[in-house]
Amino acid sequence: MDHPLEIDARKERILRAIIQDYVLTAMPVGSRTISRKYETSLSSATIRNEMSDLEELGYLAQPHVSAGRVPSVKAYRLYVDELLSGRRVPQDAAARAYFSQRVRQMEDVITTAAQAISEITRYTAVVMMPKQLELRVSCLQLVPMPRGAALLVIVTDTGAIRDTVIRVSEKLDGDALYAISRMLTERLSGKTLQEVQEMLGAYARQSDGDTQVLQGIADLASQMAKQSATDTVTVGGSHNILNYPEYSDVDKARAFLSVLEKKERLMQLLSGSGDAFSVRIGPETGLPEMADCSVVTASYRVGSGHKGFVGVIGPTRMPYSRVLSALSAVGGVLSDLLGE
Amino acid sequence: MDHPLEIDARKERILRAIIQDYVLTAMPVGSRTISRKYETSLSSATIRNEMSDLEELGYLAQPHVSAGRVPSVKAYRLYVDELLSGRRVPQDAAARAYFSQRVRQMEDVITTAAQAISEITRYTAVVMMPKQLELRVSCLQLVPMPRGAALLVIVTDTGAIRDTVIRVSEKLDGDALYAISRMLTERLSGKTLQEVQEMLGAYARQSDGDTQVLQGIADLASQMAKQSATDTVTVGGSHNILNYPEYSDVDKARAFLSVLEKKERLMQLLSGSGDAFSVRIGPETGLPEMADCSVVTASYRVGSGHKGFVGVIGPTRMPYSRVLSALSAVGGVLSDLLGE
DNA sequence: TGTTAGCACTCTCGCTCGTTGAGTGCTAAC
DNA sequence: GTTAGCACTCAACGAGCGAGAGTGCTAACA
Repeated sequence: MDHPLEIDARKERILRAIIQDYVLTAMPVGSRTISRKYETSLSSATIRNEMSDLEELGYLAQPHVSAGRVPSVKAYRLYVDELLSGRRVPQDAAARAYFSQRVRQMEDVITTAAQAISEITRYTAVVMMPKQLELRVSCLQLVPMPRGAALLVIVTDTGAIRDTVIRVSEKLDGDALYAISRMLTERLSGKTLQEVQEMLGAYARQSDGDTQVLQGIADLASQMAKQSATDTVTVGGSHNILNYPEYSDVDKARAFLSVLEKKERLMQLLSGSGDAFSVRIGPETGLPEMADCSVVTASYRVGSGHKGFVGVIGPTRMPYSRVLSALSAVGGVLSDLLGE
Repeated sequence: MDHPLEIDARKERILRAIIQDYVLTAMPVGSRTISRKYETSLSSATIRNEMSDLEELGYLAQPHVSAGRVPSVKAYRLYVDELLSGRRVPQDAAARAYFSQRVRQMEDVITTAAQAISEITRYTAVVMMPKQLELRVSCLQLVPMPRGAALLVIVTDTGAIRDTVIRVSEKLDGDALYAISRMLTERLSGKTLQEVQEMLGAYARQSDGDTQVLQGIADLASQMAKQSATDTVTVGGSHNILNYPEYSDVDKARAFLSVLEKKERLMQLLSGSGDAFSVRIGPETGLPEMADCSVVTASYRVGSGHKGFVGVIGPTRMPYSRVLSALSAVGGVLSDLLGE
């Protein structure tokens, strides 16, 4: 009995065919199927021999003896590695279209990205924006609103925007508010959010003037600081998972969804790889709950030089090529929008 | 053989017990269960007789002959009507806590409300905000941002806020932008969004000055007008539905979720009743896909005098009392925030 | 007249047990 | 090296069966 030592061209062709068919149908692939649909010049018996070799090599598995073969993690890995090596990033204009409507603050961009990816791929999308320490205030402005309210807007040097509605004295008109805004911007611009927060906190306690405004600013700055100091993740299309037979069991689907709700878990799934693309298959994800999922991520550049990630989570059986294209397209758009 | 003509006190007690038990367990309720857990002074045989009467009256149904009884739509209706008639709206402080964090533009409030309701009730929540025609601009302001950008903020007389980032000449500093803002506010305040849009569109075509800004405003106004002219609905906690055995079939769950994605369908479900509370049970919902769901809604006041709705969608087997409390609490908060 | 015990009856649920069919591995021939 | 043929295996499906839950009915009782 002679052991096959490695994979040759034909074995690889067959393996690829099996992966393709399995990705399409989610059913174990039999030798007849391959011989009829993919390798018409070979008989099913020949394919059987090859498949047997591929199984011995660890690329295929049989759910049970009289079922067809199913690609193993090793097979996907081979397939994906090949895919990644020969990759030229295609810039997809379709992805850009999702962002044309509203160019707004970072959070909106992230959310839009998650939606775009989930719609394009029909899988669950995850987008991460890295934390940004040391955000500095660039401008601070009060916009008059009806009935003694004002919209407080803080803009940072990176272009992040946050606003909140605060109460102000009814006596203050637009010009008065602008005067205050100017004064505040002058004093506070260039300071980090933490500094702003501390300065105003102290102020508000001392003086008894218009503390409401100062308190509002301190609150918003603190909230902004807190939010920007932690990585942000957004999920899109979470219930796309129901479209796949792997999750026709409600308990599995629920387990999947519950992982999505824990931000820390998601972080764990997404981060890690420094490369432009990363594919983690099954156990490679690190989370036991996700043992039969794959996580495909692409990184994008954010101003500070840090990297953010866009990703897709789905069953290991996944059209990796399509998913990678989508991710690279959306990632490219994000780099453009948030980079520099 | 004598036919029972109507329900008496004891029948009603038994019926209520059956509903309670069924809501709790989702299993057909047998006579023994009632006699042991709820009406300990009566034997199961007596309960059986009563149940048989209740079935003849249309309040109960049997999935099959040797199963227990299940409440019918008519039973739920009786139960709910009673619930509604004796209702004093309890203002729940817990609901208010959800809104303490960020008081922002209307859309955020709506989203927060949907999340709050879905978390409190563990069902799928839907919140609707009615369209507001004739929104008038109250203030319009440009906030400087780094690198030749500016945040354009439009505030309406109702307190709705919308903003967008636009490009502006790098030469314009904060004061210049404020001068423009002042001028624009002066010219445009009091105008409806449609008017603003038309005026600026014409302007931008004529002049060749800083059309970028004008175009930006026109775009934002148009978008705002479009959005405020249609009712808005938001869904929260859509996958809570997976927690209920009624939807352990993935196909059912998917069908349910797909209804949630069609805004028009949702509208249909929500709107209609003018009362403070409305409960539509099973077929009463009007949508065949929702034939075994109930929709519970409460209305809240919006500034313009129109009514918005907060609602919960779930299986007909639902703890209506709890759901109503939650809705009335959140609805109350919304009335406070958006009313007047 | 209302309540209750007893009993026969019905129907679902879960189990086992063949049967079927897809797919394999092996052997022998080409 | 490839292929036809054949015996073999095992999941999936359906039928058949027993157990258990719950009913309706009848007859006795208060």
